[in-house]
Amino acid sequence: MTAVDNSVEHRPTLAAVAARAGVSASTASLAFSGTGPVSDATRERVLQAARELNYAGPDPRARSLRRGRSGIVGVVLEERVRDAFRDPIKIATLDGISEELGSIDAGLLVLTEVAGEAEGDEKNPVTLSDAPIDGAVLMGCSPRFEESIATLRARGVPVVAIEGNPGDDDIVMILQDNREATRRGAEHLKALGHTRVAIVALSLDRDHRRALVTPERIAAGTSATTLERLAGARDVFPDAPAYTGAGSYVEEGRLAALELLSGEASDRPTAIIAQSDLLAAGVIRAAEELGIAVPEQLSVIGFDGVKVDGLWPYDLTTLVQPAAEKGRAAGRAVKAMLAGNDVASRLFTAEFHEGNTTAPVPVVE
Amino acid sequence: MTAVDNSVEHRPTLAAVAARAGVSASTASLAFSGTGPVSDATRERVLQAARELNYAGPDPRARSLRRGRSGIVGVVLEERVRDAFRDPIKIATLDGISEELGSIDAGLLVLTEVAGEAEGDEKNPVTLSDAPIDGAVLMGCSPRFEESIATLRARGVPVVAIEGNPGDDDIVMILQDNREATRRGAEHLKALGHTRVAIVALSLDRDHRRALVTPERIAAGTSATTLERLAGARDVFPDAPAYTGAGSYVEEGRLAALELLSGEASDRPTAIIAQSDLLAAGVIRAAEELGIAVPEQLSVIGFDGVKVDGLWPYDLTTLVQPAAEKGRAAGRAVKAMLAGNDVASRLFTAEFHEGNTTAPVPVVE
DNA sequence: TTCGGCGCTCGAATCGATTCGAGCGCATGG
DNA sequence: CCATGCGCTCGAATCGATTCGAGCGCCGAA
Repeated sequence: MTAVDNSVEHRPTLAAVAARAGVSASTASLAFSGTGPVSDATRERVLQAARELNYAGPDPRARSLRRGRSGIVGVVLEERVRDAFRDPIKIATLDGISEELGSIDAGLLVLTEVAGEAEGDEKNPVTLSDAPIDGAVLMGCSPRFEESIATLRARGVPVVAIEGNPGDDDIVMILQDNREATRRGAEHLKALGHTRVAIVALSLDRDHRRALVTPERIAAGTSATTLERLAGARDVFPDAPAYTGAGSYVEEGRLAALELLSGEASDRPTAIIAQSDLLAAGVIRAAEELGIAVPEQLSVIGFDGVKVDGLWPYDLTTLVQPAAEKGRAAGRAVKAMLAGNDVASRLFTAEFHEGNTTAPVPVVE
Repeated sequence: MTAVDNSVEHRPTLAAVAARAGVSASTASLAFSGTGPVSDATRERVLQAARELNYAGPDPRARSLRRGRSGIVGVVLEERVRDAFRDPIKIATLDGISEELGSIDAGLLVLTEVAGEAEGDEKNPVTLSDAPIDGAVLMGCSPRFEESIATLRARGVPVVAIEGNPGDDDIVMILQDNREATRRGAEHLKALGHTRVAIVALSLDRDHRRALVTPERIAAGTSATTLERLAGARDVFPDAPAYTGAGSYVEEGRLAALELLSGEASDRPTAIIAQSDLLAAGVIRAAEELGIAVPEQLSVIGFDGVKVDGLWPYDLTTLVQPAAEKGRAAGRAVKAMLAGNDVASRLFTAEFHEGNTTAPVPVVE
């Protein structure tokens, strides 16, 4: 029905409202924005006229052109929405961002990375280079972000990167002590007497392969987070075998653990370092399935400190990262940059939480 | 530091690029947009000039004013980000929307419901009335959306509501056969001989209370989804007691089930209808904990058809709703309305999936 | 009576790009 | 040699609101 379209075309403008109220457009504008001195009588007259014309307030497009601000901050994900939002850490971070940004006038625009994918001539979604954003937060930033960063910089859009490669550029970063924290967890295991330790790792790159980690794969790895946590574990257990899951999911942890625990009991690992709590939960499930008692026969340690829904009665030993706080920090950083202030990168520290999934190495043999 | 601000001010404009390339602004515009006839030589000259000036392309704000479109679609949540994104169904739906919208030039702006909260004079985030959106999708729409809908309508923004109250208005809706589907599940239980059935329900309103459902609470309930599913279950088991969880989480299901299963074995329910798969997973955990075998001593049925990560080895009997498809339908609806077409509401049907968590009523007694 | 000051309103410029019809130059056909 | 057509480029209007300095009317003080 084109009638709809027509009614759409004829939406009233501020000028029309002003005319009806018998004032100038400038005055009407002031009446709406609340800024500047307008007599109550006039304001009321304008609002009344607006009501009569069914005028819903100033057009945000025009407003943002004139003001030079759209009030929108982009959040750039490197995966499709579904994958990104299955990660509780990302969600917590996002929540932190939105919480902080809520205090100024800003909405959150979800963007996926500027896609160079072979999409043919299919236009791609609003891209970084095309979105009316005042600032941007890059989440889980990989080398492929380089281009995006260049674009944003050229546009003069303030950028904050969460978990990028430190020193990449002079970009403001929100970092996590992945290596040190993992090392601390590993040392906990070492103190408990463990020597045969295996690692269940996150993806090394965008391929999301389930496979043993080899030096070649490490060299080709692009995920800073995975690499750092891996390095941290191997700082303590240099020869620990590692197996990558195809994502941070319970099921992936289970599959990886089944692989790693398949050997003879005698040379089976006595502890597993998982790079996320979801993976750790999967490791525990696999152990249950194989009749291996946690923590008596197998210690498990995670990373993240999300409470995995349904893991009860286990209280996972893990490294708690302040995900929401990181999000808030990112939000604050964007805010500050928008206000024209200089902002420094920030390093966050994970806190070791000792639950009931780690125990001294079994004395058997 | 105002120096930053200054550099920001001096960003080049299309006009500057045009001047440098020795062409008019209109030509430069054409060169960028790719529309219209521009000689290759000219286009190259313009692009070259742009490169030299470090011009990153047309300002999206100005563009959207002129074009009358921002290329952004708002997704309106009624909760804070963290809560909404913990629900796998919402995420799947969101993914569907973004997938469909990706095919046109549209980004997703996450908005939380137009907050009338007592925030004092704190400005609130970009609101529905203030966001540069071309269309909007209301998710999990409650009566409080009325106001938002009115605002959007006044602005002439096409709106699609997912799971609203049918017939609310003449709004385009994406609906689910909640009542009928639940009834089908209940009938399955009835056919297996169950008569003592209990219900673990989602929240009835925004209070998110853990409590038994009473007629009064039903009368005051605002969540259409919860009410419909409840009605469907009681179509078959009119006297089934129901207990609400404080959200769709495994842990809430567990708590609710502990409550419902606390009685003597003799008058304990032999089946539980959970209003979501996460709740159902919690019910199963509670049963394990109480030493009640599923499905031998307790049948459990869910709703949603999300594969609950880590529920293995159970294969939940449930009603599979096409969440992603609903999202895609919403996306398509917005697209169509943007194109000026008429769009009809759509009702989706859940499919019954028989897993291994339901069985005939135990013959004991 | 006149002037300074105050409070409100108005004009006009501006934000940066898009769009469309007009115009111009060149080549080809009659 | 002139008319017609074609391909490209340009001007000017437009999108809708915001902003800021100027202006106007009125009141109290000198």
